[in-house]
Amino acid sequence: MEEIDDDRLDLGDLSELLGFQLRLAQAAMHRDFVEAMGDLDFKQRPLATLMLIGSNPGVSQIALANTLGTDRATMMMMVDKLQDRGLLIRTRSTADRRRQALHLTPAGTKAIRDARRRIQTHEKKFIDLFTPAELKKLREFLQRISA
Amino acid sequence: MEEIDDDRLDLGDLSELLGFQLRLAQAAMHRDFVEAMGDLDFKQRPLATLMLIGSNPGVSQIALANTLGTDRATMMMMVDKLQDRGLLIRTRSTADRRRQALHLTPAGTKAIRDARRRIQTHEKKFIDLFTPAELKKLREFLQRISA
DNA sequence: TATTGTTATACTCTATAACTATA
DNA sequence: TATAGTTATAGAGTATAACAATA
Repeated sequence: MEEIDDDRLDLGDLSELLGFQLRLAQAAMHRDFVEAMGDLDFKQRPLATLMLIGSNPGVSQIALANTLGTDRATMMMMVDKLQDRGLLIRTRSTADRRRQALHLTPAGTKAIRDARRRIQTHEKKFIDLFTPAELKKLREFLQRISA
Repeated sequence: MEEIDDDRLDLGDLSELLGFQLRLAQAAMHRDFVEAMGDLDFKQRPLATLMLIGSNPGVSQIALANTLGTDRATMMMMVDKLQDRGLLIRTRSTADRRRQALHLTPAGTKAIRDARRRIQTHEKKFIDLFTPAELKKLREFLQRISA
């Protein structure tokens, strides 16, 4: 029986692409994020949505969609699910009655607090890979790519 | 009529999370990747699959799945589509007759060549944001996160 | 006329489970 | 027994189009 080593594929020029390296790093952090969340049923986007409502009380669905780079209908479903879980409430905006003003419920606030605790442990795992000076540089580099 | 500025949401603690910063950077490069590909119908994963076959002729589907962090069934469908487009061929491995040995067709080789040209322009856009020393550091930092 | 929310629908991606052939 | 491939199926996430209410 001939041995075939699956884990030693030659990545070729793929390994030198910045986009691919970035994707690998993001995948690694995402895997650990999922593991850190464990029983807490939160994916990155819905949690980010909830946190944005926390720091922007009364925010509209369209504003969330624009900030997170998705569309109205997609955000609609995400907000639906979070509402079904009792984590937020919709009220009509008084300033613009087309808009929903989103607010966290106490359960929503608690959910964020719980999630944040796990995220801190998760983040620390990666932050500890760098010196403070390196970390500052890394954040600045990533910001440069995003801008 | 009251003005509400959608693009000025307070990101709160979200903005300080390394995972979020990484995600934003990845999203930015992904958006530009899609734009760079244009009419060439290639998403990141299928193209990576094709490139891996290019640098590992005769590779099996399971090896590709493991390397790209997915499962057999998902890789199966991806390979199916690439085969339907005439970009690769399956032949049974002689060493282990359970395995498919995947090879690029001439069309597949050409497709990679075309895609690579576009990727170079796309990559340059981001690489040019950094000095050579910075870029070296960035790659090393990302590698540290992936490992 | 344009925008926000809403609904219905469809499409893609991915995963799960069960089967087959080979080892 | 375990592994590679295959198939069918289901679920999640996302996007498109159309409509109602409001601006």
